[in-house]
Amino acid sequence: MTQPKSSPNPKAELFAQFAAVAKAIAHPHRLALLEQLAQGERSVEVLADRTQLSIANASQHLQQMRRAGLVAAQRSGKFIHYRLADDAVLALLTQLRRIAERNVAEVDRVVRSYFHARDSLEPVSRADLMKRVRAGLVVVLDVRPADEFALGHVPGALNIPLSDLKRRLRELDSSKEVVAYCRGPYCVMSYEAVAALRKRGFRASRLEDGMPEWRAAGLSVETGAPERSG
Amino acid sequence: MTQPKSSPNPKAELFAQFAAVAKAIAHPHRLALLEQLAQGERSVEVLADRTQLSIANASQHLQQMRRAGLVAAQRSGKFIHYRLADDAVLALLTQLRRIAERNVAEVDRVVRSYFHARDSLEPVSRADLMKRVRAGLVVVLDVRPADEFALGHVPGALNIPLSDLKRRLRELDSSKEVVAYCRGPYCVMSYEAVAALRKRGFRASRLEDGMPEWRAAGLSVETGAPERSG
DNA sequence: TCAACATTCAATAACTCTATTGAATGATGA
DNA sequence: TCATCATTCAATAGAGTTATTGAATGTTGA
Repeated sequence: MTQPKSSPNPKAELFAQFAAVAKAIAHPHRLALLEQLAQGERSVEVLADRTQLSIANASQHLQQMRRAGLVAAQRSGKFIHYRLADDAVLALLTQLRRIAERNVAEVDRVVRSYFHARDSLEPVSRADLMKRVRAGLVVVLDVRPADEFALGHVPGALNIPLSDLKRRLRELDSSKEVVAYCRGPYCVMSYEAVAALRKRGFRASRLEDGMPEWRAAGLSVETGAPERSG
Repeated sequence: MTQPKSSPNPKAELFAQFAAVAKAIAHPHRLALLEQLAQGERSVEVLADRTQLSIANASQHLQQMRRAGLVAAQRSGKFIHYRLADDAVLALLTQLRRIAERNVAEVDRVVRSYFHARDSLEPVSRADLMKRVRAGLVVVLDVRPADEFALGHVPGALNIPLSDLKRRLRELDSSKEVVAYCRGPYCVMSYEAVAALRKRGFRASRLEDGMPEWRAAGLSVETGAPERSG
């Protein structure tokens, strides 16, 4: 990464710095890393594993984002844990998505054919979910892997990772509606969970967005490992 | 610019598209072009002139942003006018600035030494300005070039471009406070205008941000050339 | 002190982006 | 139809970015 060189013109200098921050999010792998980091802090190894990158490559991308102030790192024993620097980073990603959805035809095409095809119904809003939970009407289902669930989840949510869903259906109360969520707006897991559940006769729908947006909205978050109700 | 190649994995495909949008803002010249476009729509030639770029170079950067859906172009006679695609583009730039200000030490340094040094007082908020204007307490001064003023300005504002300020001081009512504004958060012109006015005994301060933010806040905007009260 | 391990660093080849040049396109008005 | 003008295109050299490799760093627990 190039350091924007200092210049006699303060505006040019600032634009160079802003461009450096923008460059730091301008790579598909770095966006994938940021999506993971939005779930909670993670070591390089775990991030590399989840994003299908080599460790050295993941490390380099992470350092690039650290230099740009998008993520922060902290050593803890042998591990170095990275995390998002700021809630503003999530807001930046949201803006980026919004523009791409509105103005890039290709994005609209993928979203329609891949996501809406799976769920023609409106997702449940966060406010709505809270109401229905209080009324005891729904089961909240977190379909992310157990370790992501442990880093923070919707209070009272049940954790059944998507890969386990078919063989753990009996854990769900079939008299209640199921509302599933996962990592965020473009995470397919909750779409697939809803499809699988409906096929098996459950009333199921998706929560809008995912955990990072829930957290960013200032709603309460519960941490800790799932209780396996064998 | 590379087209993100289509992929069997929809998430990878979307990340590639988002990265392409991010890349489109990730260059200092393109940020300068966007700042200009935030004032209103402009031909390639004018944009090239204002940003000190060659015409061909400006054209290429603009096309890159058009492909990413950040700007739109429209032919009008011999000229092609570019404009921001969306208010969301301004919001994206604002987020980018916010992160850079908070998390990049170098930005903080430049802002402090270059901008705050010129004006230790708080800027006037938009809401505040409206109140004071209604009470007849202030003169609103737009220090941008006349053509930018013509594309949209704060209703009732007087236009004296910074370069003309010293020789047109008599046009200002020295019994009132002057509130100056220009292109946006990192435009130095309003800072310099305030400094020049104070040196000459005026009570002067700056409006927070500039015209694009005023417009984005949904406040009313007046168009048309300035009346020269020679 | 040592081996084990997570992460980073350095070097490098393949690839991509930028600015510049001069030619091509397409609209205008004579 | 032609010359003029704004913009874009095509080619290209120079600069920057990425993934990969294998070595280096720094922490842990024996």
